[in-house]
Amino acid sequence: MSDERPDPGTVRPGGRTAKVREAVLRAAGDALAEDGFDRLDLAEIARRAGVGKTTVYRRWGTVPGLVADLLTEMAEDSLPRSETGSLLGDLTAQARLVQSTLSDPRQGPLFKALITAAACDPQTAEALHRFYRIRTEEWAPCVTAAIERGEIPAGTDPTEVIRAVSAPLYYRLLIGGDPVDRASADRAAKAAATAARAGAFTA
Amino acid sequence: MSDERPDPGTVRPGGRTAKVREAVLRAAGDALAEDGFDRLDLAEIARRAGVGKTTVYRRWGTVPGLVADLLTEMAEDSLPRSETGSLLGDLTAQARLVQSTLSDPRQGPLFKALITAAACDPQTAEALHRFYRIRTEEWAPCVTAAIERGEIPAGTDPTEVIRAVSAPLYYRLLIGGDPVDRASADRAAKAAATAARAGAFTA
DNA sequence: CTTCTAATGGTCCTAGAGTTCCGTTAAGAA
DNA sequence: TTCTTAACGGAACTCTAGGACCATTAGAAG
Repeated sequence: MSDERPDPGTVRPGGRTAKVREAVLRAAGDALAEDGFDRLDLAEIARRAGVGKTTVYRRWGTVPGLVADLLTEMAEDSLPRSETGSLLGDLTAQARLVQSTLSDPRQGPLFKALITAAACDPQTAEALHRFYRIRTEEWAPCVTAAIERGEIPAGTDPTEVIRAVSAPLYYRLLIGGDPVDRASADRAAKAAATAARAGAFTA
Repeated sequence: MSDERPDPGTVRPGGRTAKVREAVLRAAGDALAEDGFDRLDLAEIARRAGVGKTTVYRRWGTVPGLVADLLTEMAEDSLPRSETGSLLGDLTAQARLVQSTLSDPRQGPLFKALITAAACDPQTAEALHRFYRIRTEEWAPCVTAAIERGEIPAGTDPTEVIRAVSAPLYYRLLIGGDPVDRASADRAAKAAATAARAGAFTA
């Protein structure tokens, strides 16, 4: 009954297939950063990647499908986490990292486009949530450490603290339109650290 | 030289023209809430509104153009502001209002779509920024009042406090994927109030 | 009321995104 | 190495979003 048909690229993932995927995902990232989500054309992506457009349509099918795969790829490489010894120091480092990413001429538009794509497609949304869940978990230990140091109350939800740092910066990027500058990053970190110390993030 | 050509609908804004605009904007809102930004088809909007598609293309031209007009319309009607007598009370009321909007089956998807549209088009982005600037200014007085009561430090930036309340909720809606529930609203309000008291939002 | 024309709304047309077909290339197995 | 077939890529096709054209309707002014 069941017409077993594995997804293209899974049976022979070596050599050529891997090169194609890498080239297409790179081209997709470039196009997203430059033109945005809605102006994306899979044929244009194929041209940039030096790949037949049939291949792109066959393996990824739709724009959201391609973006979801890009997010899966991006979720794999993690970023360095700093340990300054104080919650405020750690959160400030985190906020500044987010700030520099979102204000980067390539990364800023790219993340904006990724979030846009996720808002339009459930599959992409799931990939985005996974991406940020991983990022959040990578940062969580600095909050746990603060709990162990007695700097903030036991029962504080680490992920809530981490998200509280990023949220104002993404709000500026997506909604307010204000520049995501160093001052706003430091303010976000300070507000989150202060609220955490006062026990605002306890379950 | 200059071929003066006023925008369609500005010379004879009475009767029919106004009815068409109303019907189209309503249909656009419905379609955005149901299908999302990327699946929007101006011909479909015209059909829903009981209007010729030529009219829609002539007056609004593109999907972002239509969304921008919808945002301009939405910016005009304001919402009631509560005065509870304490900063935490006021911010909690605000957070719960945002929460109920974002978790509403129609409003939630609609706002998601509006923000998505703004991320794709500068004109729409400008309209969105205006919309939220107005909303923020409507809420700002409760922070000013808290300053006058001596509840929070002078020099506190009211708009930053207001945005700090909303930001975590929008983060959940757009990025984290977690439900925008009552608990998260109360937590956002508490965190913002606490941080404000500690002077985290002073310029 | 009559006149003028802005604005509407059918109908037809065009460009390009997405699909299908089929021959070619190369990954993986023996 | 050879063999099998997964995966690629060019070319031709389809289908529809968006635009052009023009006849019709109805505000606004006198």
